[in-house]
Amino acid sequence: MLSQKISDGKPITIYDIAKEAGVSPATVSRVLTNSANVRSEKKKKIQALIDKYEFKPNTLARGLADTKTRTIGILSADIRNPYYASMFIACEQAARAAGYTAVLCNFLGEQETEAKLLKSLHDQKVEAIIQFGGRVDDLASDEEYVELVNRIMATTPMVITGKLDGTRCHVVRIDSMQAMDILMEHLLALGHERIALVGGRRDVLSTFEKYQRYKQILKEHGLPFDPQLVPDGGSYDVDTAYRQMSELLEAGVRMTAVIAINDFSAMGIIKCLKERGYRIPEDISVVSYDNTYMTEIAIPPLTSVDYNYEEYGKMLMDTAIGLIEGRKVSSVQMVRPTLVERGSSGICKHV
Amino acid sequence: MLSQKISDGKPITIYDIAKEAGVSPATVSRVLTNSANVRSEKKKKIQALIDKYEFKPNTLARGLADTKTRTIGILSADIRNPYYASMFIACEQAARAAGYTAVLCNFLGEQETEAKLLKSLHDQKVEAIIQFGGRVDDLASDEEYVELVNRIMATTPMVITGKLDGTRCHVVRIDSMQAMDILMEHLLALGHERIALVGGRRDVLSTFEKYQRYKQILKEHGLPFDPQLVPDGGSYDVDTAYRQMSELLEAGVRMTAVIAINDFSAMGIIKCLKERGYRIPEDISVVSYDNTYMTEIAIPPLTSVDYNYEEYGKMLMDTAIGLIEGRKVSSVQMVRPTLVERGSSGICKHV
DNA sequence: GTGAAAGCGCTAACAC
DNA sequence: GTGTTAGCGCTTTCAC
Repeated sequence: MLSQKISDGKPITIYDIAKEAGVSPATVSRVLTNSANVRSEKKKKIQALIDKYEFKPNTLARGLADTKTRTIGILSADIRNPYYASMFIACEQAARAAGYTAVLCNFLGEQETEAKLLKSLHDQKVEAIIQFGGRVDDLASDEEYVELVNRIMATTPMVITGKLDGTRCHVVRIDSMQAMDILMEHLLALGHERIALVGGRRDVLSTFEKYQRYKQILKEHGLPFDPQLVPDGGSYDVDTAYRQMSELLEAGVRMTAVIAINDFSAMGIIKCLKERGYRIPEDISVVSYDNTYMTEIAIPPLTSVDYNYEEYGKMLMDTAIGLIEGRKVSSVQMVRPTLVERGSSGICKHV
Repeated sequence: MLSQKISDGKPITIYDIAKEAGVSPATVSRVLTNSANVRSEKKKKIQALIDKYEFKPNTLARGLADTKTRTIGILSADIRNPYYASMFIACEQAARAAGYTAVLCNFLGEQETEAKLLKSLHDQKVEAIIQFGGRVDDLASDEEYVELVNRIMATTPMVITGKLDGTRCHVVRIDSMQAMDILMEHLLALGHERIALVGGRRDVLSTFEKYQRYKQILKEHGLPFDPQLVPDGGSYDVDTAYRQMSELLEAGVRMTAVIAINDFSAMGIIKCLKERGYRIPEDISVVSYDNTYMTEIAIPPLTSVDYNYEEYGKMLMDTAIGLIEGRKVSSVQMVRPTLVERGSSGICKHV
């Protein structure tokens, strides 16, 4: 059955329900919002009518009246990245389950658009904003953006995936250190000692942390750190990683394993290695982060660190909703990474 | 500078502007909506105030007053599919450019959710709805869904990517016949005659059309049609194609080229072929549809049919907006596919 | 516990 | 041209 709102010309309103139930609109509103006690007899009657007509209170009117839109804005760098797509889907599901609507905006890496959309989300009266990608993932927080966020946060809570110094944004983020631990432990256990770290830029928080941790782990194991193995200033796409890997190889840098900053990078690295006749993992092991579906497409399938997107998105959304509804929420939460071992990593055969 | 709405406690309204400009709220509204002539002197003054405060009229109030939300609903099967992600991004851009907001909902292949979200989009008073994936792509239209759509279309125009018999939905879709022509011409020119068609289900419109066209082209070229080469009842993912391809090979079916129903399928097929020692394209050529980024990841890079997502999404959105604004729009528009040749297809060497 | 009434911010007749 | 006045559909005091 379809709601009356659709089949009729005029959508049915709270007044129609009220009249038919013989009560005032206020009372109907009360049962709708569960905001006050209503004699259970009337309540039943009203509820019955609501069900009968599949009545849905007009969101717009509701928002106008109490400024509660039950809408949460999601500011994303680019949903075409499967990593963000998975997170968005998880957020959307969590929002729906809690009776909220998620509104997605992509700024496609343009800083101006990023700020513009953030403002526009605020203008739309979303009740909270979740951002992943862009300035909230940078190592050094952009001053102007911080200022903008602070003004917005005067009325609208924000939760982000990185950090934004000088703001009170809530943070739900991946434990990048641990993510590096996992991969290094895995590779060290397989006997690798010369391990390259390819892709990404170290002015991005998570990449920087991985890099730091990488060095630290080597030190803890008494292994030398070779700067040649860790090119910086790359990006997060296939081509850049392909190029960086080619350069390493051409420079004659020896290695038995490479850690890719994400699955895209890994694909570029694998391509480069194969073209030059290296076997994976016999000659060189390749591992990466994100565990997107590319890991299954790769030949051999890619060992990668998973973040459990479903849970990650849910944490993000639950935090946002918790903030809206005035619950106590810890200001920093960590997502635990886990290793998914596949065929691209193996025992080190070349010393 | 940030809008007054953010820095102050109380957001500024049309009344504030009116008072400061010494005019009535109606006049401010008129310049906001450009709905009537206002003496240019006043107009300038009002506009200056609007700019000064970066005043943005409250969307909710606007929607309530004239039922124009300037919002377009997008119902998508699953944005994690890069094909849909690209289309959504294009839609979002086109909407923004036209002053509309796109609201995305994913039903994740669940038919119940699909109908529920369609209704909820309508309840939210979106001014038009675009759907890609799901029931609008089926060969046989679901009666119940048709009924729902028809009721919704009494007030809200819909534009879809496939078809929905018994509705007046506007259609913007890919010319699947031509898409098959392109690939077949390409392969036939390379000398291939035994060509497999792997992946997908023929109860999906586009897949059915491709299948029909495939047979027709063979006939036109005086080539035999071998049912063994065209397994049905598959899906659109990597694993299914992998399995189907394995079955073909194990059954000893001879072929020199295979057309994958999409890039995911192609990846499964390539994987299967490589594992069994086939060289691509020397032993078997592989081509596919969609031209997502997977084509570049594949080794060798994949020859694929491109749909120009940017233009596709724009057509979808422009159609929706045209409908809203009462322009004449043709009810069926076709997207022209083009071939992107890469390394996975080559001259047929085995007769 | 319940109704009357004000008001959220805007647009759209309708007068002037 | 421009101001006045009703709503749009809901929530929420404030009385009772």
